[in-house]
Amino acid sequence: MRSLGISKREEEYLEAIYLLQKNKGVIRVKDISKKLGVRPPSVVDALKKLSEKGFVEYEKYDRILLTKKGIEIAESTYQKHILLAKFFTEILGIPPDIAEEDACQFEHYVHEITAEKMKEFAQYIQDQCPYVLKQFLKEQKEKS
Amino acid sequence: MRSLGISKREEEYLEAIYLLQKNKGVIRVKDISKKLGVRPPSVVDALKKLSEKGFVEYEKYDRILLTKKGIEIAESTYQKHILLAKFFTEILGIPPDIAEEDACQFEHYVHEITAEKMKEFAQYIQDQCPYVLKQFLKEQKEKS
DNA sequence: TAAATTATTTAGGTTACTCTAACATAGGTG
DNA sequence: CACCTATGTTAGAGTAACCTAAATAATTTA
Repeated sequence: MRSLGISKREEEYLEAIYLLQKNKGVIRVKDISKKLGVRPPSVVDALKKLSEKGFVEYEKYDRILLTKKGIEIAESTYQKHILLAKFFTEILGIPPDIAEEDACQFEHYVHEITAEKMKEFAQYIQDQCPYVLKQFLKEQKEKS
Repeated sequence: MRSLGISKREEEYLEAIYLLQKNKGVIRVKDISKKLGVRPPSVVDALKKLSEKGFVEYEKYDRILLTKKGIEIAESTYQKHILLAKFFTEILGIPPDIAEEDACQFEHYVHEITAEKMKEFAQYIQDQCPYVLKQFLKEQKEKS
């Protein structure tokens, strides 16, 4: 993250833009503002910076687009998000809302290799001892 | 974290102070500065703020101590760190240096419940299918 | 199509964190 | 015990976030 000269917050903006576009097509400052829980002027500030850095195409009052670089970052972040959330819910049996919150933070820090190992581990356990996993998840559920 | 009115960075300062004291006894501004990779004036600023918030006992040129509240936070953070790092290395087979870095970040965000489930899951797997786990870790090692 | 509403942008300010340069203190040594 | 060096502190400034209030542009509607 730091190696790309992009902050956690900037990554969050890119991811938000990416997901909004995926669901709605054309998006507006207002949408990003709502999604991230900040006021419109903060969004405009962020768009200017992201545009200078080449992650977003943005002209005043014009439509908001991600550049190729911006899409790459957003997709990579979102992939990590999915993977983490899945691991937390399907392997550890964490409630979805909590899993989401944890994934939302960790996605910006987790090393590639850690994410990779989580995926491989999940696959391995699901293949090699599905019953044990099922039993663990069942016990977790019973506790709550 | 946010609920206690304490920032990620403040948590990092408390944890650093806690660990330095554990290893060296009396600590100095210089030690904290070195450990966190910031200049001494930044440490002094932080100490003032932490002192105002009641996490640190600090008077100019005097020794630096954690309050009860400060110790509680530092210990809780450090416990999460230990737990995460162990999970990453002993269950997922991630190299120790990477595991450390990931733990260092995630410790400030992870929900209590997620940490708890990681611990329980590790225990469960180690009890129920130790051989499968061993095999997984062996395969991971062979790849690198 | 002109007026009213909604959305966006600019201007200016706040907070948390960092830094460098300059100043102050404490402790060890001649 | 005075001086020198280490360490610590203050002052002042920069950056990345955020905000509110005011101004401008775009869109809807009467």
